[in-house]
Amino acid sequence: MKNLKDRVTIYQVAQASGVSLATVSRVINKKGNVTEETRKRVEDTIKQMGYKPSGLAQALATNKSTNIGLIIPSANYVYIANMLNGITEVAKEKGFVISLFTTSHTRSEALSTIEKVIISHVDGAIIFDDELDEEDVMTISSYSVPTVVINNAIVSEKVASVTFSYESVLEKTILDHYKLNDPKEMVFLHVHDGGRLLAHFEKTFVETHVKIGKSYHIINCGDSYTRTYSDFLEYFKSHHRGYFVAYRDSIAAAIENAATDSGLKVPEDVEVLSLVGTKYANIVRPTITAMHIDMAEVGKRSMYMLIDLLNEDLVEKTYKFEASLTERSSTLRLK
Amino acid sequence: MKNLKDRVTIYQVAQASGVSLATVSRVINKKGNVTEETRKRVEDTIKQMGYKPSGLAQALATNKSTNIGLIIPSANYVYIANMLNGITEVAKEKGFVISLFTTSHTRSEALSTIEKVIISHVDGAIIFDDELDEEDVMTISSYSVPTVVINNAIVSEKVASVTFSYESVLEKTILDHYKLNDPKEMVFLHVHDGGRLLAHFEKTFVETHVKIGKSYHIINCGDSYTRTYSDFLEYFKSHHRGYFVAYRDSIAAAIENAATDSGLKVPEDVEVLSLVGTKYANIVRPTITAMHIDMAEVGKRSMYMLIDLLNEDLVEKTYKFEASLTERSSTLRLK
DNA sequence: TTGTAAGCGTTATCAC
DNA sequence: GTGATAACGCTTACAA
Repeated sequence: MKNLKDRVTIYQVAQASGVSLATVSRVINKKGNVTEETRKRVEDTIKQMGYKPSGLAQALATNKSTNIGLIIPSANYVYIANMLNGITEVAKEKGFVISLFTTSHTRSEALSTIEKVIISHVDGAIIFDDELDEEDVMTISSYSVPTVVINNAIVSEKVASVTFSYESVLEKTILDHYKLNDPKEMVFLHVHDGGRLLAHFEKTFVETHVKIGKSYHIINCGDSYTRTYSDFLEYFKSHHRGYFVAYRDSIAAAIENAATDSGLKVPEDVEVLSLVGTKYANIVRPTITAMHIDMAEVGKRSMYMLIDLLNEDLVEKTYKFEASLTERSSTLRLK
Repeated sequence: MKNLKDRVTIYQVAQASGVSLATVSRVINKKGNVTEETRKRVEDTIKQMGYKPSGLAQALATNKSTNIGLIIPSANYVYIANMLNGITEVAKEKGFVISLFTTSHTRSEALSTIEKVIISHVDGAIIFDDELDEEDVMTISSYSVPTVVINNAIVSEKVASVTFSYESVLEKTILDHYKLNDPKEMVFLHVHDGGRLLAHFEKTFVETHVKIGKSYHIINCGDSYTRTYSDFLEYFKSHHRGYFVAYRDSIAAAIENAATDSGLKVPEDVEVLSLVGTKYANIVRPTITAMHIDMAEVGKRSMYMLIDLLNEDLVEKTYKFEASLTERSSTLRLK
């Protein structure tokens, strides 16, 4: 085994085993006809010298990097981490490696991310990032980088999309709520810069209320547990009732905890619904009624679609995940 | 702007602007002397043709990929996701991109991961993975891949390490517990294949008990919330008291919830300590006393160390993060 | 079956 | 200041 030396090249292997590099290349790639004998000989010296091909050179020569670029805002959210897991699982299975590109909340950062993705010469990209709009996606794809976009219905020659459908289940949840005896007024928690998905939720929330002629509230809240918790501790000094629709589990938990700690009962006085549920909806107490989409599945599906796109045999360029509602203890239910 | 065509190369740019590729290269890299005039001309055609250099070719020519390999078991744990975030943050700041390599729980998978890392030709690697032992790390590093290892005290020419120190705070926590009036017997939750960190915890746990001559229990448990929850629901039918030391928040929460749902009081009847605390320790109720290390900081520090290692000016090759104990409501405390 | 040589898109070392 | 030209480590026709 080598030791901190420069890497052995295919040429050195060729020399050591007394063949040309073409032959070594054939052995590596199990291509072309090579005598069993020379193959063995080459393989032996490869092992002996600890030779590993340079993926870089291979990529340059074949115009395939076996790298997939993943563009996300951050891995800090549980649901994104879950998606990341699904993606890496399939990537590994199919022999790709994931290159991570994270964006911040500024336009210039987003542009520089696009630039990096293009330069990095990935074979394809998966984008789950509100910072990038359709034009950006087309830019990336125009550099022959087939792309799967999550949560943004963009489709074109080399772009497929995976979207979420929360509308009908959210609408039904709202309607069901108002069938209760003396239903609480619903409050939607608006987060500044909360992204496309939250905006979508809010739209459905508002439209449903308008449709049935019910009044509702929208209140602003920060996107952190601690902040929301203290805000609602304050809030519950003057309010003692309400049905709160929150984006994520931890936000929902903040409200629930604030209510409980203010001496209110969940769900009798305060009901809470989490829109993007994770396993934590089931861990906190009371458990939180939440809408769920299996994000690991989303990741897997996206990766499969991307691979099909690379092979030019993706037939259906859109895929929609339907959310499901899991009723738990933070809401009242119809008898 | 181009459109799904093959990528423009430096050569085409050179031709279009009537200079040689050497000049274009100089412009791109802002190196060497180029007339203001020709520079402008070249830059214009670059913009016009939408030229982006190929990172692959650059990497091959310069022998620098600006890629860092990150080896982790999975991104599914909150604390790993946090670390990942710290790493990507610094990586972005310093112009590196992260390539993700995940391992499974088999030896052969681990070996293939090592292979992939070497082939992928990253400039450096960060390893946070119990599946890889010292020999594996040395293998990777021997292919001139400087490496930072997290949670494994390995150091050599091109290997630095970031470790965690939970011992003293765990020991103190245990000792303090036994200073209470009528202290509960402590139970350590052993997870099969729980990894190096958990083994370390267990060792400290046992040694501390031996030292002070106290008896203790070790019981096996699965590494999932659901499983642990149902196991402990069963357990609490015949046990009604105990101080449980769990690896992660969700495991601790499972015990706590099982206790509560069995009619036991936390912390009066059942106390719970989480060894690797995350923000969720503060969200569940009762809040969980936990040991904390800021994993985002760990990620950042590791990345900084790796960059220094690459530049050959890393002076201190080890860094130790001290855990801190945050006492919350799941344990009794000394008056 | 095996070797020769061109090419992948850059950088870098020379001359000019 | 600028342009040839040789690397970088590999794949892949095309010859032999």
